[in-house]
Amino acid sequence: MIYVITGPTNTGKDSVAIELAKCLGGEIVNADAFHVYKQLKIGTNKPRDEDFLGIKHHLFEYVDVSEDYSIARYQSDARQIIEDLIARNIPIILLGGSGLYIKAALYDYRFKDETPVDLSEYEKLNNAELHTILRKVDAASADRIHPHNRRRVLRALQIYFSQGNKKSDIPVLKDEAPIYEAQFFGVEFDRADLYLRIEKRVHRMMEEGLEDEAKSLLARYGDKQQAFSAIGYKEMIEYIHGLISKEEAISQIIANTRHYAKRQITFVRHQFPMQWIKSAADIVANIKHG
RNA sequence: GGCCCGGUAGCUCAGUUGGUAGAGCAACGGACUGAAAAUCCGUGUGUCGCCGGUUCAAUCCCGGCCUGGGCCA
Repeated sequence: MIYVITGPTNTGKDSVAIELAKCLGGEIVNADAFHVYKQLKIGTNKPRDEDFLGIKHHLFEYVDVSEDYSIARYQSDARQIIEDLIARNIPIILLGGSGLYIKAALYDYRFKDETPVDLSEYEKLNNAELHTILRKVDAASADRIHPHNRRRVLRALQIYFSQGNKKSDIPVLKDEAPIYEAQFFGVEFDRADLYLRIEKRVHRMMEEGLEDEAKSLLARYGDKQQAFSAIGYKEMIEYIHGLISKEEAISQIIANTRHYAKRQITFVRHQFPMQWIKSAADIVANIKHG
């Protein structure tokens, strides 16, 4: 059985997962897109090694920030670990707020091999022009993707040119069952309280030295790394570059985290059969009764 | 005390030569298959400071009051 602990950021998922793993003799598998990076520490609010209380955990801090990570790689890495744990009959606690990663790990998402393609000519075009081209090669995707959503339009073109098939040919999995036995849990929260906690957490990150962390990462790796699109780092980098003030950076980190939490709520609400719980004990009680 | 400027959405502010009002941000709702902490879409939530007057009709004009700021005493 896979126990998924997900839901919005800052609701105490980590401690619930650790507690649950302890109760069940399980192991934790990360499902947070930014906890995979070795060098991101303060800004990601990642649990430290000692927080795990000896519980075995996987897919944390195993990717270098200079690498371009992808959901396809996550899926492959996560499935390997999941299948190994299932084979050894060890309960799996899949922990993280990256909904699409959970979706890719547990559902029948398929990522085909891709041959590298050069899209630089397309990147010169404006949104409307790009969308027109997409309409010519994949009208169904053009219907589904808003012209302003440049990233998705480009991605649909990339699929067409690198996989030789259309994005719209990939089956949409809505209301389908996961390929593994899984239950989905989120920690109950009050939204106003959650927003307040986010604000406090960001101030705590600043006290813990987020600015210095961002500075040293920037000095060592430059500002182009995919990993630096993480909330907390992207705003600090703008501040370090002198584009915004420190106060602006802080309030943007707070606002972006709030918006992110809201998107997470929307995602899990519609994508997973969520059960909202208060503590790990609720899950354990639930297992005993059913 | 006198003069001047302001009071409109949660915030910052537009605006209506009189016909009950709109931007940005915030908030809320949503989409989601290789950057997902990403990217994108949708929704205005309002005693237009208060009380009177003029008017068919006042957030707008007039008077008074309350209130914030500035200048002069």
